[in-house]
Amino acid sequence: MALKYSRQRQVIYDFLMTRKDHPTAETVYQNVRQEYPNISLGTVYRNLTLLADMGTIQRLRVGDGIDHFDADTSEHYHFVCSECGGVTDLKMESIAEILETARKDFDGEIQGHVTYFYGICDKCTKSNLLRK
Amino acid sequence: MALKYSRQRQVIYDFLMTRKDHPTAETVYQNVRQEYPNISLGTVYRNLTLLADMGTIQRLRVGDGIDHFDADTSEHYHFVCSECGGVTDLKMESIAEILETARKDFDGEIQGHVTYFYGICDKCTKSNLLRK
DNA sequence: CATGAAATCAGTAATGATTCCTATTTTTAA
DNA sequence: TTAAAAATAGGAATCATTACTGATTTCATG
Repeated sequence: MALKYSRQRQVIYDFLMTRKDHPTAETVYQNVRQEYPNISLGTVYRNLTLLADMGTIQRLRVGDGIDHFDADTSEHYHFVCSECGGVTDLKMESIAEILETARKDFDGEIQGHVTYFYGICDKCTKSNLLRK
Repeated sequence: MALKYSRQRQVIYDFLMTRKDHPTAETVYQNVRQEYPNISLGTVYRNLTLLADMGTIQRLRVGDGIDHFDADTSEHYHFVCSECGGVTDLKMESIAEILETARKDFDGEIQGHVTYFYGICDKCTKSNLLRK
C-alpha cells in the first residue's frame, strides 16, 4: 500500500512537467521511451492514474474520447480546437461562482464542475486564411 | 445522402423522448429491443450519431467514458453523481456569460463551452444517511 | 550490509465502448 | 411497379484502457 519510489514514475512526471499541451498517455509513452526504451505502456497508464488519484497531476477529459494529462494542478481552464484537436490553457478569471448559481435550485450536493471551451484556435484560423 | 425514413430511427427517438435520465446507447438498445427484438446495436449507435449530428438530440460526455444521449436540445445543464453515476438535468439560469469571460484574453475563436457539475445526488445522500 | 515482504515493472492478454464491413432489406421518387 | 439510394442486422475490427503474471526493484528492519 505504501508508495515506493520508482524511476519510471519520476521520468513520467518530469516529462509531463515540461509540456504545456496536455499530452495523452500514448504521447507520454512515445516520449518517455526515448530515454527509457523498455518502459511499457501499461506502466505509463498506471502511473498517470496514480499521480492523478494523488492529485499530483490532472486528468482532462475534453470529449475526444482520449484522456489528456496536465502537470499544472492550479485552477485554470482549457480550450479544445475543433479542427486540430489541440488542448491549450486558457487564462481567465475564475468562474467558480457558477457553482453558486447551480446550487440555487438543486437538491443534492454539488462539489465541483468541469468546464472546457471549444472553437478554432489561433493557429488553425491563420492557416485557414492562407488556404483560401 | 438524402435522409430516408426508418422505423428503427423513429423508435429510437421516441424512446429517448420518454426518458429524462440521459441513457447510454446500450440502455437505448436494451429498451428498444423490447418492442423491436432484432434491432442491432450498430443501428442504435448509427442513428444516435445521425440524430446528434443533425442537432435533433444531444450527445453528452460527462467524463465516465460512455456517451449519454438527451432528446432535450434546449440550453440546460447536467449534474453527474460521483456515487451512482446518474446524469440528471440541472435547472439553472444561463451561464453563457462565461464565454465572454473566456474571450477576454484569448487568441482564437471561442464558439462554445461544455460544462457539467458533479457531486452527490439527493438520492445517494439520503441512502447514505440510512446506512449509518 | 543483508534480506525479505511489498511495491512496481514489462509484456501481454482481456475488456468495453464504438465503428466498420457486407450482403440483404426497406424506402421512395419516378 | 421498379430500381437506385439509404438503411439494416449481424458480426468483425478498432482503439483506449485495464487486468494479469512472473520477474525485478525498493526500502524498512535486523
